[in-house]
Amino acid sequence: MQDGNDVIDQAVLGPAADKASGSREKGLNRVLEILEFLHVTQRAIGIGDLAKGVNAPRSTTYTLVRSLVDAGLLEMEGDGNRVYFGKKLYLYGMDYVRGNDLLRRGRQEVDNLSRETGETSELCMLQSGRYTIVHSSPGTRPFRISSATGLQIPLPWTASGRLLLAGLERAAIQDMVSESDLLLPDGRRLQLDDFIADIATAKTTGYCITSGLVDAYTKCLAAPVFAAAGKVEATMCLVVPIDTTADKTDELLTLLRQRAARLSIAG
Amino acid sequence: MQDGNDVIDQAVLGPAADKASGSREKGLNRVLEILEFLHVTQRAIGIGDLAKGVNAPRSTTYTLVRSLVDAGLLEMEGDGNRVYFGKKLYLYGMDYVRGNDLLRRGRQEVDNLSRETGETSELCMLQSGRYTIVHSSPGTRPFRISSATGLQIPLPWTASGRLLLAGLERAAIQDMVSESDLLLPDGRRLQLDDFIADIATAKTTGYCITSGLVDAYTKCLAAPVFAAAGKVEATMCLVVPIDTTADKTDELLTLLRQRAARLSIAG
DNA sequence: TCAATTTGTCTCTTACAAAAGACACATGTA
DNA sequence: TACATGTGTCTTTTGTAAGAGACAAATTGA
Repeated sequence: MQDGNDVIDQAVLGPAADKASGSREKGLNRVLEILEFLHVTQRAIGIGDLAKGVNAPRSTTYTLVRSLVDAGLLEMEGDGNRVYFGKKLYLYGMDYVRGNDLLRRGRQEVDNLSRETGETSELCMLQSGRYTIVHSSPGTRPFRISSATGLQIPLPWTASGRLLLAGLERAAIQDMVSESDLLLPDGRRLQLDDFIADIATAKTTGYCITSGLVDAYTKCLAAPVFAAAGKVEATMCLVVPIDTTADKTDELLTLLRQRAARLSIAG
Repeated sequence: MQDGNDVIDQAVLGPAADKASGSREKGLNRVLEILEFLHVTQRAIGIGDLAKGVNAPRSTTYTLVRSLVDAGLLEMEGDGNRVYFGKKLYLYGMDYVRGNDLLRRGRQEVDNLSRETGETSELCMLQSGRYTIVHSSPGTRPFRISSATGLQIPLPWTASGRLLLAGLERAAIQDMVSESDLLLPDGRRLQLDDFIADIATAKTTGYCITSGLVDAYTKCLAAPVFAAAGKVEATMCLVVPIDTTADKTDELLTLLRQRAARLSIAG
């Protein structure tokens, strides 16, 4: 543990982690934490470090990892010391895609949209109360707008976040947003009331544009994808340079809204 | 439980399941069985049926499913009664793809190959000792050659199986193949020695062709993909009509072997 | 070369999760 | 109306899995 890994250790796992700290923990929960930890580190990791990372006893971690490797959910990496996700998880993931029309078609639409426009395009959803980039297609610009699939970003930082929360009660919104979520990357602090007002606006206009929220160089156009009953199930969005002309932006927005509508459940 | 679900119930989960039957079972193992069960049923299922399916107490199943749903590994289906795989599993699966060069490039090559040839093409690997179709691309023929991703087929039924076992000891091969695996779909019984001879042949020739093994209308061309150290890590294969001419078959085989070689680790 | 760490495997104890089963409430059907 | 079947949530009991700790072997590096 010579490098700076220890920094991420605690912060990463939601508030669920380390509750009573030191108390005995259900094996399944440990496993869920292990998976989540691997998801955020995004690379193979030694079992010892893993134990530290999820704050679990070494002996326990060894037995759990062995079970998971035997089951194929995890795999030992080349040198036989470190572990990462395994083929089984990939197969289960593909099962999910197959069973989920919206995701399957959404991936397709996003890929098309980014190919046609040349801009980065994303499909976003709420994932256990958090904003998640479910699929993204990079676009053709020379400078790469980074956006890893599965990345979780505070809802108030994004245009999609405003659409995904449309139709929720004030209380529900408040529950989903922590104080630190309202602190933007550039240091400004967003007022909860302003955020809720944004959400209401987005709901009525049927789209949302944010400029320079996540970073200073991009703006984000987002349009809602409706499930049955008019609930916002997902959003499609385009990430474009912040200096994109108003005309061009309008053009892209129209296209985006059209495609998002096509994804929505008819009726 | 009006339909014939009960038939699959026991047979599906490996020998690991129901060992002592009735004995107390580790929660994690129950979860692994649940995931595997959902994988083979390939659709959402009620919690009661799920409990029967994995042969677990109803109360236990309820609590485990709740944990998994909270964690996002499973999701409640529309009506709020049945469960299936959740977004989290999809995200973890994508993580696996990202961290796995071979799979990422292999999917690409398979898609290309089936587009260029018009034939069904697949990427296959060993998954905890079993043959698994990791990715498949359907081809353009009017009659659809079915081959679901994640499908597990006995090794002796396939051309890929013969390549994947190349270089293994006789004992190791014997361990991986059960008696029932040697019974082909058409009723014929394969001799273990013949199978092992096939494997040796495949190893030296560097490809394998089987005709009418899985079904009477197709033949399967397979070529090995090597990891470092000359180990067969995967295979690419083409599924073509059994009456494909020898010339055409040769042509396809050459192309297939070329692409598989390209996938292999250099050196 | 010899400490200092880390790794993987063990054993033993007890805190607690899995299981059994009872309950209230829906359905469907004779 | 009664009867069977399925669902979701409780309790209580007890078998055992999680955890602490010790160990040898491998790795580091001073």
